[in-house]
Amino acid sequence: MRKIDTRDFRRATRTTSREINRRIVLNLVRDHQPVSRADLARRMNIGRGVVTSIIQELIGEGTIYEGATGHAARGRRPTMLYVRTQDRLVVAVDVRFSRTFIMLSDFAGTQIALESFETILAPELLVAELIERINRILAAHGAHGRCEGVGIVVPGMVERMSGRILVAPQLGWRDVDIRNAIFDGVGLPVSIENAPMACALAQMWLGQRGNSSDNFVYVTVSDGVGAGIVLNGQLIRGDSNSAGEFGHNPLDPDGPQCLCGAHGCWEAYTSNQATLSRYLGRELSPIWGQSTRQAVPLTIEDLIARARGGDTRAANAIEATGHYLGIGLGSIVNALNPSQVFVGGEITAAWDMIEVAVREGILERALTRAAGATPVVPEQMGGYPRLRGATALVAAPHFAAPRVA
Amino acid sequence: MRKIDTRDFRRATRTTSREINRRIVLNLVRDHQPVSRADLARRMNIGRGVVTSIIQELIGEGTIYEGATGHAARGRRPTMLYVRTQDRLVVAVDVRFSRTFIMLSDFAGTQIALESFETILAPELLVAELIERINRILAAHGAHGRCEGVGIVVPGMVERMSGRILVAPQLGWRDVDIRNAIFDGVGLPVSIENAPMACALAQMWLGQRGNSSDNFVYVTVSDGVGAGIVLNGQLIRGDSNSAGEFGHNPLDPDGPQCLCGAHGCWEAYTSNQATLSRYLGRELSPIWGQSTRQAVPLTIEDLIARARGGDTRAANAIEATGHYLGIGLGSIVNALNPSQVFVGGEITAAWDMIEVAVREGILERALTRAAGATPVVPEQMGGYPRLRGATALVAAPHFAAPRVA
DNA sequence: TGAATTTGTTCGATTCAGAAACTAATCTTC
DNA sequence: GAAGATTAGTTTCTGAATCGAACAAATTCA
Repeated sequence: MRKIDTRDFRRATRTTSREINRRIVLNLVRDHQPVSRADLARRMNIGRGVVTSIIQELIGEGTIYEGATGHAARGRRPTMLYVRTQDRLVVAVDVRFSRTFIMLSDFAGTQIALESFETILAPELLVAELIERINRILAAHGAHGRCEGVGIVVPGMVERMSGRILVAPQLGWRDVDIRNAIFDGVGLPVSIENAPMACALAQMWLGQRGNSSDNFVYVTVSDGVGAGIVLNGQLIRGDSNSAGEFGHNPLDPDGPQCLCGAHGCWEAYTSNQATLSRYLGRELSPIWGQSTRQAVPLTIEDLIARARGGDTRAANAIEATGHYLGIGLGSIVNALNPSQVFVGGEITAAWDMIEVAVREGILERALTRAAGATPVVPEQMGGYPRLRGATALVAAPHFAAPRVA
Repeated sequence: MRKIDTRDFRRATRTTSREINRRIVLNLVRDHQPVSRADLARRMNIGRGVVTSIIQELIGEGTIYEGATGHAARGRRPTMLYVRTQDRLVVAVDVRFSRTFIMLSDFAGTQIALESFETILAPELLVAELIERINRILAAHGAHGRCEGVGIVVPGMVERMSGRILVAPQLGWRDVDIRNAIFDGVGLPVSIENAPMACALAQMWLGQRGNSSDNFVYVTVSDGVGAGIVLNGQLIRGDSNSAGEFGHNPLDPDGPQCLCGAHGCWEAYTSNQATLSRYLGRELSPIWGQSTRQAVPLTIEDLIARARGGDTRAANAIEATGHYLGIGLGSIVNALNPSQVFVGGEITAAWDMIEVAVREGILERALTRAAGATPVVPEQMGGYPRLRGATALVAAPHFAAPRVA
């Protein structure tokens, strides 16, 4: 039940019904392919005639295609329909503090090419490098006519409408506009998004099918700890694009000092740096504040390897992170009561070592039994969630419900 | 941008466009009354002919009516339109631990009658009492044909679909169905809702007009501390109806013990009992666990009165509550980045005494400048937010956007 | 070979938005 | 006070979409 915003609404025109039904058909094909027209008519409780004309339009605009005929026990055999994803391409870009990744993928998120380079922190130089590399990749794969857009994920706050990066502390950026420059250089639409939010988008649009209604939180544990919130199938962006900043909510005011200045933030207990600092027995210090990147003595991957090699102090540091992670998740679960929580980040490589501790942490804080039982799902390794998020950024608008009322 | 749930969608029929536009017209009249047909046509960027036929339907179903003709500098004078609220009535019920309130009001939330009685904790007896009183009120005001429903607000978790009260600790209820019994006894549709969520609904539907897009959190500070979350004009209910439970998120694990068993919950710092306990220098104890209600020695109203009378210890206890309230609000503001936060509860009577402390608390935790500047609006006194919420429960569905796609 | 069954298309009826013409009511101007 | 201008509201026709039924196509089974 939504209230209509009388200062910002979209009235129905005479094509609105068709737009709605076309999107529903497209999504049904997406979820149930291969599927026939008659099947769609049954699922939508609609006449087959309407399906015929909608399918004609969808084939015309190139979003779906007819495949081989299927099999039927009796009667005429159905022609099966598929969503066209293989030759609709996206350039996904993930800008991180240390490295920048560029992936060419199709609408289903399937990787076609992947490369990376050391991030250039000066925005203008990074933009130039990106334009050159993107054009080279597109040319190398003959993808210029088939690419529908560029999706860029950055570790910072993004104003979606203007595409401006308001602030990205790790990159040292403030109010930077890279979208227009890249659009000019590549000639494709460009979307930019904050990393945790993009991960949540990826989970919603490119994750496993058949999950219950999209109502979840995607928590990324990396240099920082942030979250993307999806409620009722919608990404929650917030009034000033900063929703999901759970990382600096306090667990304990007497806890370790966080990079934000406060004490005992969730992030100060659970970020990769926090886990390493716990192991090394020293204070938290910013990875991106250091003059040389090589100065980082130990990575979280190293730590996990040591733990697996029998280093109990490493294992304890990691398990403690799991416990604190769970406590924070307990708060989130109380606050939003999502149907699932996803966790991404390097720490998921050690999920078997922390799962129990995470669960205990949640139960320690969860108020209701249902909330305490909220499934926590680690991102599978090697999935490139941020790059998939960048892909979803471009692909999702083609499948989303039309805005109405 | 919403994802379509392929297991639960609503396709467009040939009347869908009209439904959408009818609701938009209704809401425009609601927000801008008195307003003419020509005005609506201009606001919707639509032909006057369409407006004529939509208005005809709305008048026919009795949701709006024609008033006197307005004035125009030149040309024919417009006939002004109004939403019919005065003779569409609602019975609003607020069940609290100590007393139960019944209000007869119209669709605009205007109070017509109000009575209260000591809450009977046995569900069957309470239901019988409610039925008798509701019928008596309806008869006394000749309201039987004009009343559109009963809205009930309870301090507990409610499953909206079945109308069952899953758990209400203050009342000692667990999995109680009072809706069907009241429906049978009164013969009107009955809606039940959790108190903070209902308050949020009241704020959205019966609050001040002209606010920015509905994206806020309504925090109730009372015996417990809970919140109703509204994002993009939609009440967030959660996967198992428990969204908004910020009250037991921790501020400090070494803090005072909360009634939930944990230490340092937000509620343990900010509930009325917490404030009183701070003043009295004793442990928190549950108001509803006490054998006799008269055992409560001091109310929060008394405390505020003492503070106003010059009792600095009372003033300090209240101001401390304001500070902790602000800290918790800081976390909420980080997490959801709402455009506003509303605060309800007895403590708002002392808002002038705590406003600065609340603000400081928020700034202490807010991550971005925009989040730190989120307006915090206290509920005005004597507004009966829960009863207004019960009214909104019945009235809002008549004005909400039609569900589509 | 023909009946039954299922898929997909076509076509008229109905319901809407959209556009324009039309009527009604009022003010201004000559 | 009549003519013209202006605005409000209604009517009417057109085109787009659903809805339902009839129809053609393709396949299995008796």
